[in-house]
Amino acid sequence: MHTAIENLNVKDVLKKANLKVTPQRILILEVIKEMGHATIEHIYNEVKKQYPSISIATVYKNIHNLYEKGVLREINPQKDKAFYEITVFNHSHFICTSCHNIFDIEPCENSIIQQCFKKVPGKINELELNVYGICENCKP
Amino acid sequence: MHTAIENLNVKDVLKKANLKVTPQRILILEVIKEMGHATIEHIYNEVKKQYPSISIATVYKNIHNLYEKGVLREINPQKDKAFYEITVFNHSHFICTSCHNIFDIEPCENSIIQQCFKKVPGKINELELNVYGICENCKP
DNA sequence: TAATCTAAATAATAATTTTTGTCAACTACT
DNA sequence: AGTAGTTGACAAAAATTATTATTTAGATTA
Repeated sequence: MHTAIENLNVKDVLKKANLKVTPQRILILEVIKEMGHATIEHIYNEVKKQYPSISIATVYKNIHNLYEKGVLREINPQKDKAFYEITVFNHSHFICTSCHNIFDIEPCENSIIQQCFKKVPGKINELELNVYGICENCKP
Repeated sequence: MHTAIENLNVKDVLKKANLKVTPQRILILEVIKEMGHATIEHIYNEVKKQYPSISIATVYKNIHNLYEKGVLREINPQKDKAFYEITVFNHSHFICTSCHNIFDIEPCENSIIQQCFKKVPGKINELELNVYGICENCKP
């Protein structure tokens, strides 16, 4: 069983990743957890509301560290800034090309999707699947 | 039937896209065609060899225009710069996490992959699928 | 076919934005 | 209390976009 995102304790996450539990890091993770998917700019602006003295470099450095530790994952929509999310088990993204919102979607097992490929020039470790379309809210 | 990339005439591509056929554009597309997948830096450096007076801004502008016209597509590997490729029918990418090479792979029909999703919050127009792993050359 | 015209494209450069590096001061945790 | 890791402030570098005078592709005309 995998931890649902709502129950996730950011302090525990930091401890498990061998990173010191600082107020800046707690806030950064809380913001990402709250927003679901956030750009550096989103994160910086939100964190600053609660912690005005934070430096943008601190945000960059922490996002980088958290990514390296596997706590965060990167979403790269076409022609858009990178978004970050807390790493959770096997899911993909539906990206609305109208409102640019990102929705988590649950695909079938990776193992099944892997069978969709004829020839692959190596050993697959990970799949990244982004689906583009028009979301329910934006459709006419 | 879809045009194979080797037979693609870049001048025709530009004309179809309603863009003037300039030597800079021809070279940019030739470089991308030759390399398969190229970053802005790759493109600029290669084009400069044959056309030393080209400006980096010209490369950015043209990549942007060609993307807008649908001639190019963007590949965004995790924590790496964007690569550009000439748009070709339905294919995905195998990205080697060791050598960072990008290989084109042919997945099954999009329609089948679309069935892999349980609930999708809208109408799907496009799929973007990146597969990460270790390529044949890099495996031990 | 050659000369002319015009909107679009280019080069050069400046300006802006984004990201990373440096380092003294501070702090989480041993 | 001690120490390695972290932060904030700032500088520096890298990436991207904007500006503008000049040039050019391609249509138009003669």
